[in-house]
Amino acid sequence: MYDLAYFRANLETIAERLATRGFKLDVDHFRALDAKRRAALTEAESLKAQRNAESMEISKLRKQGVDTTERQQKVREIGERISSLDSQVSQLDEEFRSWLAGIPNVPHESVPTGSGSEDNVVVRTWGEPPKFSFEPKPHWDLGADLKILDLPRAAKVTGARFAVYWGAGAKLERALINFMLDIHTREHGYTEVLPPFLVNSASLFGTGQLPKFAQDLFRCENTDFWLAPTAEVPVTNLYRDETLDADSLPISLCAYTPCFRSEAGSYGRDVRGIIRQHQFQKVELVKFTRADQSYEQLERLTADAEDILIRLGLPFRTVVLCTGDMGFSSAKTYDLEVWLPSQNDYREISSCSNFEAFQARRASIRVRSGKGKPEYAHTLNGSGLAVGRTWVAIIENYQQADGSVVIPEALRPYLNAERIDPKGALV
RNA sequence: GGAGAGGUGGCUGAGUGGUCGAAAGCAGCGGUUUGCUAAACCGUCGUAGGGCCCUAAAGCUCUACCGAGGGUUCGAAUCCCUCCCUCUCCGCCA
Repeated sequence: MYDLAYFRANLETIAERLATRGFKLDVDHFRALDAKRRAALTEAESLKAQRNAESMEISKLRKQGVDTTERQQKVREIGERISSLDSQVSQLDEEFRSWLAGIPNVPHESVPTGSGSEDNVVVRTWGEPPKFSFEPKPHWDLGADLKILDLPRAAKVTGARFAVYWGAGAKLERALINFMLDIHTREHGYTEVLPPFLVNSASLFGTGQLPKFAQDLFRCENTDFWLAPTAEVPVTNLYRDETLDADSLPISLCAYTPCFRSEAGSYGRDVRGIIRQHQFQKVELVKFTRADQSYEQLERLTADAEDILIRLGLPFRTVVLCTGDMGFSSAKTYDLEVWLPSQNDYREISSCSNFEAFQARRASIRVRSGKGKPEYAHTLNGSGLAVGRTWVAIIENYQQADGSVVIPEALRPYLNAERIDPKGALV
């Protein structure tokens, strides 16, 4: 979201840059709304000034014992006009606010222009997809055979797009969470936080999920509690309505949370297996930075996420999303895509974004650096990584001809085992 | 869940219908004094949105904001209602 003054002053430039991501900014609508709002505001405010002056006068006259009934009547009438104007202004404000809130972030100049995922650009590739001397199984078959992944019972207990992990499957998921958190906190300088898994609507507005994407979320009935779709929401909002000290930046936080998504509109996509779930586990990386350091920090955050894949020996590539494929709030996004034999393709496992001040303006997260007015912070986040998809990548990429799965070396201390044998036992 | 207390500027804390955007203190900032440090003294010190001005800044001015949202009133930090949050006690509970 934008602040009005900035938006007004840079209207044409913003419109041009938004056009690169396929968003048509209705400049005339803005001008009309802005003028209308200012006119109503100015009138209401001058009436209020008048009322204040009159009230003061009444106060003085009454102290002198003068009868003020007539004046009071007059001010009452002013008051009535004010409240009608006020409701007009707040209606316009609301219209304005929701219009502004529906405008996506402006892409950074380094972002390639394009209309969809086919225009994304691969910036680097790591590792080689494994060559199998046998027909590799997809994770849903492997998981069922090893009795470590149980989708039918998940459907019974809850519904489609949920999973039950058993035995080695559950342990593998837990090991991955611990592994990721340990690497990020010990090697990459992040501070671990464990936030609430439910968030309120103000937080969802702050990070940009609301008002536009309510249909993607689960909401607890009759409350203002929503299931967090990503730790980005509670963690970024930790500093909502706060002013940070510039010397304390960048702040780097990581958090494990389950994530809940309604996946409305994704019917028919990724229906097999656990690539797309209503609930999945994720370790998230979040950074708060000064404006001048956010792009350098985006590179580091992306490298921190890549490091997990490298340590696990999972082949992946990193792509920079083009203007047309970026998320609503992002100014620049790298996606990490891991190789999945069942798809015979690379699939997203992490998304690392710099939101610049877009979220910070919505959430009012500012930075004070010595003198002068506080500026908005820049916020960044990325998956480090999506645990469920990492689980899938390990199972599929490390499967053996006998149906067993080798545990990546980095993970062995966490499982105290080298492989999942063909019967699903950790050995 | 029940009973009670409370939420005021960066912090502490006055203020129960009329120049209150808000006393005082602390912190901050600018300055004076001082051989240095410390102290003392003087000044300054909230945020947001408009208008004037207009290249911009500064300046002037108006409006709003004392947890949030409504209401009463000529006029609300002060009175009423709803909600949120914090604290104390009781109950329940992992």
